[in-house]
Parts: sequence; C-alpha cells; structure tokens
Amino acid sequence: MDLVRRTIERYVPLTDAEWSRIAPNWQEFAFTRGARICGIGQVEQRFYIVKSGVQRLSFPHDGNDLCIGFAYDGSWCGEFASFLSRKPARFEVTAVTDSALLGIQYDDLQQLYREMPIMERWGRLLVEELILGRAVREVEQLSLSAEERYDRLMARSPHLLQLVPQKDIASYLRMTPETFSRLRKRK
Amino acid sequence: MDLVRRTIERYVPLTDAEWSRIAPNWQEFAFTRGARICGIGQVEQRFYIVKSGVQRLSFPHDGNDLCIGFAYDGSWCGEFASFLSRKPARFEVTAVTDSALLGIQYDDLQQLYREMPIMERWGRLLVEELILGRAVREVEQLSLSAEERYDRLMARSPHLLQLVPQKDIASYLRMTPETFSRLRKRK
DNA sequence: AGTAGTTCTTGACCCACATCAAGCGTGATC
DNA sequence: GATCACGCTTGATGTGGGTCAAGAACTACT
Repeated sequence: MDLVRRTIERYVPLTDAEWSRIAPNWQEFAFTRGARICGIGQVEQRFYIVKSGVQRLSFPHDGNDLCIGFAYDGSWCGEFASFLSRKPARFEVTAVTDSALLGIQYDDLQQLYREMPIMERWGRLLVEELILGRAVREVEQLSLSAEERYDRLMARSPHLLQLVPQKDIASYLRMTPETFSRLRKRK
Repeated sequence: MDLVRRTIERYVPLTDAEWSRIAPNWQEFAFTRGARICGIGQVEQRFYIVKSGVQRLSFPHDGNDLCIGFAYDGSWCGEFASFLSRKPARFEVTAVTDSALLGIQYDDLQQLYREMPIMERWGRLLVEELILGRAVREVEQLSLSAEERYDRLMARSPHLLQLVPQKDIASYLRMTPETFSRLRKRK
C-alpha cells in the first residue's frame, strides 16, 4: 500500500496527514491469469496502480484482439477513457499474468479532488504524462516500418517477450503474428 | 478575449474576481497563412485557444509532412507535448489560413495553477478531454480501412475539405494524395 | 499419459495502397 | 498576361505485409 504513496509522491509531495486521508481510499485487488479486469461496455469503476503482474489493454476487431498497450509493475492500469468519461469502455483490460492491483474508486477520487488541491494537481500531472506517452507512440507508429517498430520495442522492453504471448506483442506493434515470427527469425 | 472566459467556463465556473485575475495573462496573436506557430526543436511557449482560422499539427517524415491533426474555432491549439514537458517539439504547428489565437505563457499558467485551485481543476479536465479524443482517434485509426476513414471524416467534418489542402487531409487519414483523390472520384 | 485447444512457425499466394510518372488546373508574382 | 510553383488527377507498375493453409510445439485439463 506504501507503493501508492511512493507512486503519488513521484508527482507531488504528501504530508503524513494528507496521506492518512488518502490511504483508506485505496484497496488491493487480485486477478488470476486471463481474468477480465474491465470488460467492453461496462464503465470502468477504478483507477489502478500495478503492484505485480502484467495487464493488457485491447479491443476486439473482426475476430482477433487489437492490442493497445501493456501495464506492469509501478505503472498505471485501467480503461482510463471510460474511467474519466463515465462512458462504456471501448477497450478491455485483461490480466496477462496473475496480478495484484491497487485501485481507487471513481467517486472517492473525485471527493479527494474536491477536498485536496494537491490531489487535483496529481491528477493533472498524471494525465499530462499519459498524453506525453501517447505522443511518442503516435510518432513511432507513423514513422517507423514494421521492422523498425520491432527493433525499437525489443531494444526498450525485451522482457515483454517473456511475459506476454507473441501474438499480443505483434498486435501491439500493428502487424500479424506471422510477420512478427518472421522478423524474430531474421534476427 | 471573452472567448477565453467562455471556453474555460465550459469546464469550471469562474467568478468575476477570478476572471479578472486570469484575463491579463491571455494575449492575442496573429499569424498569416503558412506561418509557423511552433517549429520542431523549439519549446512551445504557449497554450492557445483558436479565435479564428485553421491550424495544422504535423511532423516531417522523409520528404513530406505527416499530419496529426487540425485545430479550428473554439478548439485548443499548440504543440501540447512540448508545452507540457518543456522539451523540444516533435511536431510543428502551422497556420493553414490566416489565424487569430489567444495564448497564455507557460509560466503564467503555472502561476495560476499555484494560486487558483479552480484553474488547476480546469487544467486537469482539459488534459482529460485531450486523452479522450486520442482514444477515439486511436480506435478509428486501427479498426477502419482507408475508405472508411475517408467516409468517417467526410461525415463528421466535411467543411475541412474547403479549408485545408487535400494532401494534408490525405496525410491526416494516413493515405497518399493519390489514394485520397481516387476515393473522392469514386463518390 | 492422452486429448484438445492454443500459439508459433513456415511456405505460397495476394492485394490494398504506395510509388513513379506525366499532364492539367489554378492562383500568385512580376 | 506570361511565367512559375504547387496541388490535383489519372494511369501504369511495384511491394510490404496481409491472408490462407497446414504442421509443429506448447499448455491445460481430465
């Protein structure tokens, strides 16, 4: 649970008093491999910090899943768009491995925002960071070839190959499992 | 200038007192057609609200520009990633038509965030909205064919065709000008 | 251990869209 | 109103990566 405090404090400092107001709002959730953390059509109720495990963000598209991203230790997890907008999720979140997540309920977070300007700031900085990540990924998607995207991911997150099925990585890189397999062989 | 107040009040209510603190931080900027609003490599100094005109967000990629998005009346404008991170811009912002923009300086905005929790909230809600827009676009990019993307854009923003060169729209839709031209003919 | 359901690999083939090239507006500049 | 510079169109040709298919290697379940 201290993980939550450390994670928040990467953005804003917290006094012990502030933390003791915040802490009770966070709860631990366990998901077994393959479990659905948020399904398409439902409204995401929580925002999570990953304590352990790997999770996948994806959406189904004629037959197979298109993979949008992964979350792991220390990163955020959840269907943010649904969480923020309170609209049905377009993406689903699945536990790729057994996972322990620390989550906060939407209403509780809004209450914290209302009571504590420091939390409002945290919320802003957090979403700003998400935007920056998206911008980087957008450039890479647009300007790199299939092979370059493969190289880039393997350079940055080689561990992913051990953690999640190749077809998911392939989909994340916007290529078919066949192409991914052929690229691996070439190296 | 009242446009700024109205735009902010789409997210949070402002008292006259609050507004009179905020207003002096916003300034009007004029750009003529073709002018560079933010160049690649420089740090975006301002966050803009569009008073009039159309602007383009793009980045160069072997020879031509890859177009990421457009801004027009009432929407936000600028290289947000650079503005938020204070790092050199990866994208450039160009005036497609003569443009009048209302802008606020980075430091001034941070000062407002510090002084006024209501502005901090505005900032949070604003970036949340930007993220939601990205999610929608990401789904469309991934799940629609070139022709479907064309149809979707023509249904939603037919006016764009009158405002910006076809090659930019083509690039925004991730296709060559030739493909775009052929799609138009088919309709 | 045996069966069934996945995922990964490999080969053969295909196609949507890109690339290349040439001619045609159209509007800015002198 | 001639010249120049782009943007748009149209046709011919090329190709990266997708699709289809079939077998091999895992994994999970009983």
